Parts: sequence; structure tokens; C-alpha cells
Amino acid sequence: MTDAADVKGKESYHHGDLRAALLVAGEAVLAETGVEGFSLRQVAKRVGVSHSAPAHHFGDTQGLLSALAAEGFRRFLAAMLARQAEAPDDPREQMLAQAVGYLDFAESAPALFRLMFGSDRIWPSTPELAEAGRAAYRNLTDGVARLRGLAPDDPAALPDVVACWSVAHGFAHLVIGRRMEPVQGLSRDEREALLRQAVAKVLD
Amino acid sequence: MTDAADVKGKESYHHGDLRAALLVAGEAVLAETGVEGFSLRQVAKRVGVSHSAPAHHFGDTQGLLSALAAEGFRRFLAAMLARQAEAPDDPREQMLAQAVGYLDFAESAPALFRLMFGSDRIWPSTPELAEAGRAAYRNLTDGVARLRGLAPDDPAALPDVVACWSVAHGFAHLVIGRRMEPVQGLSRDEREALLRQAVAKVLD
DNA sequence: GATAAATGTGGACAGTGTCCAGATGACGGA
DNA sequence: TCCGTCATCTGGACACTGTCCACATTTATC
Repeated sequence: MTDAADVKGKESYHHGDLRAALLVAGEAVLAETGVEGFSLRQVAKRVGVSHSAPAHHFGDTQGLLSALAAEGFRRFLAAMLARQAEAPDDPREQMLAQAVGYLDFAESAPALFRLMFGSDRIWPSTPELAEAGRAAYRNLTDGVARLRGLAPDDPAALPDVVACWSVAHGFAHLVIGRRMEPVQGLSRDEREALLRQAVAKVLD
Repeated sequence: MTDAADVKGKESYHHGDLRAALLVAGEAVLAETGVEGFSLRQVAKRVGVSHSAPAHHFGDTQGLLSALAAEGFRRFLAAMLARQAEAPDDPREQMLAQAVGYLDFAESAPALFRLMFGSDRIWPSTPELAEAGRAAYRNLTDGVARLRGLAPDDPAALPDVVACWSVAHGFAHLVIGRRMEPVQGLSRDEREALLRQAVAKVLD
């Protein structure tokens, strides 16, 4: 139960699904140590495998972190869609729900969030990563376009897109960075209310 | 001219002002390698001093980085005040200028900005650092209070403070993280205009 | 069943942060 | 002027890191 290596029995030379196990362990290490303390050898040790085994699946540290970031973007989008699904089907409410989902994800996986948006230890142009990021972005632009009655790719939506994205991102980043003192002491509901207020200002 | 050690001649056992030299070199290393690539030994080498010399002045790596972050917050505030000084003395214009100064700083020292706001390699509660951060925050709350006609410490200003801070921070962070594709290709003036638009929405 | 490819091992190397004992020199009191 | 104290700085040590390499083992393919 401790290590993924135990699933197939400890004596098999080949792991079976090392790639997946490394991703699971990698995310755990990331959450425990943060981006800056992340160590590839620690991930290998946790899986019960040689320190250089990960190289065959991810190349180097950046490779594993990039794969984690790509997976993060997919869950990031899922978190927003989950909030949108339980919100009224109104353009404005959908945008507010999206912002709350943004905060959900950042608070549930702060280290991953920072890896995705503010780290030099990934390759943002990795196809898998770039595509996952674009999908999340598309959800935002679609929402704004719908709210403003524009075509999904109308560049006229850019100012609103940027404003929404900035306020949600800034709020989430400041909260998980513990750099917004007056908000630290608030309950989750109060933080959410503040975020909704801020986004609402942008949408009006 | 290359190293601060040369100022007093290379042969003196004691450096003279090693602390200041380490801060200068530290910021250079930070700018070149980013937070995650920062190395204390590299800073020592650049100054021309033993690898363990910095310990006597800053304790460990976090100590030096915390000192750099504190200095960063002071320059952060100065950047905002500089923009405010050349803007009309109108509450609204002052807030917009403050946001532009926010972006100025982030773009001029992205690695330092990320160290200050999103890193685990500093101690946010260091007195010097906490005080420098509070001073910058106070400038923001004062601006919002003035705009809304409130007393400087009226908690009723919180929603607006949070909204302004979030939008400026999110915009700056996304720009320097190169995670906002549609904005990457724009000129500095265009980015600034987008930021002012976004902040203006919040202020209305 | 033999051969090629994929997967995993363990040693090597350079680089890192931090601890430690000791060398050096600045500074104040006699 | 001399002497002792103390801050400063050196260099070695240790454990840890990422990455490279030769090699072992297993799987896949013909």
C-alpha cells in the first residue's frame, strides 16, 4: 500500500506501469516539498525504483514536471467545468462559477498551480502541455464571448478576457502564496464571496 | 569592474562590505538563473569569496533570498510611487498609475517579483521583509480609501482593495510567466493600456 | 527461438547547502 | 604599543541532487 511497486510484487525487474506510478508519486512529492524542493531521486525512491529509472520515461526532471503540469491543466479545466455544471445556465453566472473553479483548483493543489503558471522547471511549449493549457483558455474565451454576444474567436473580447483572467489568477495566486494578509483569516466562503465580487466588477 | 572583490584589492582577507556585495551579486544571479536555479555558491564565486562566507551575513540561502525580497518590496513601492508622482493628483488616476507601476516592477525584475510573491525560499515573516511588504500594501489601501472617501483603515474598503490588487497582480504575473499568449505579442504600450482598462473596470 | 528494442540498475561525476575547525585581521582596553 | 576578544573569512567534510554511462534484464518482433 505504501509504494506502487508493491502492486506487481517486489521481485519483478520491470515495474509494469512505471510511468503512471512516477506521475502519482511525483505529484505527491510536489505537494509535500513544493516546486523548489522537488527532487527526481525522491520520486524514484518513493516508487521503489532506481534513481535513474525515470529518465527512460520522462527524459529529465523538466520532462516529468511538464507531464505533471499538463495533467494539472486538464484537472484545472475540469475544476472549472464542475462549478459551471452546478451553476445556472446564465452567461454571467457561468463566468462567476468559472472563477470559483479557478480558486478551487489553486487551493486544492497550490504547488501544482505554481508549477503550471510560474515555474521555469517546465517546458511550456511541450505539445501535450500547450494543448492542455489552450483547452482551459478556450473555456474562458467562450464564456466571455457568450456573455458579450460575440463570436467565439472575436478579438474584441480580449480586454474582458484579460481582465477576468487577471483577477481570478491574481486572487488565487495571492491566496495560495499567503501574501494577502487580510484575506488569510477569512473562511473559504468569505474568500469565495470576495472573489465573486471582484469578478463581478470586471463583468459589468 | 567584474567583481565587487576587486574594489579593495584582491589580497585583503576581509572584504570590507561583503554583505552589500552579496546582495548585488545575489540579485544578478537571481535575474540570470531564476529562483529555482539560484545558488549560494555561485553568488560567493561571483564576489570572489569562499563558498561559506555568506553564512556569516545571512545564515543560509533563505536568509539571503529574504533580504533580497525585502529590498525588492522597497523598490516595488518606489516603482509605484514613481508612476503616481507623474500622474494627475486625482484618486482614480493615482490608482491607475499605481497599477502601471506594479507592472513596471514585475517586468523589470521578474525573478525577484516571483521570489517575493510566489516562492517558498524566503521567510515571509522576517521583520524586515514583513515591514517592507506592509508599506507597499498601505499605499494600496490608502489609494482605495481616498477614492472611496473612507478612512485609511476602514475595513469597508476591503473588497475594492482585494479586487485592485488581484487584477494588477494577476496581470503582472501572467505577463512575466509568459502564460497569457494573446498578450505576449503586444507592445509594452498595448499591455499597459489593457491593464489600465482592466483596473478601470474594477474601480467603477 | 534468435535478435532488436525497451526498460531498469548502479556507478560516476560535478554541483549544491550546510556544518565545522581553524586562520586572519579589526578593534578596544591596558 | 601591545594584547586579547570577536567578527569575519577559509577550506574541508558530508549528504544530497541531476545527469551521463555501461550494463543487466525483460519484452516484443520477425
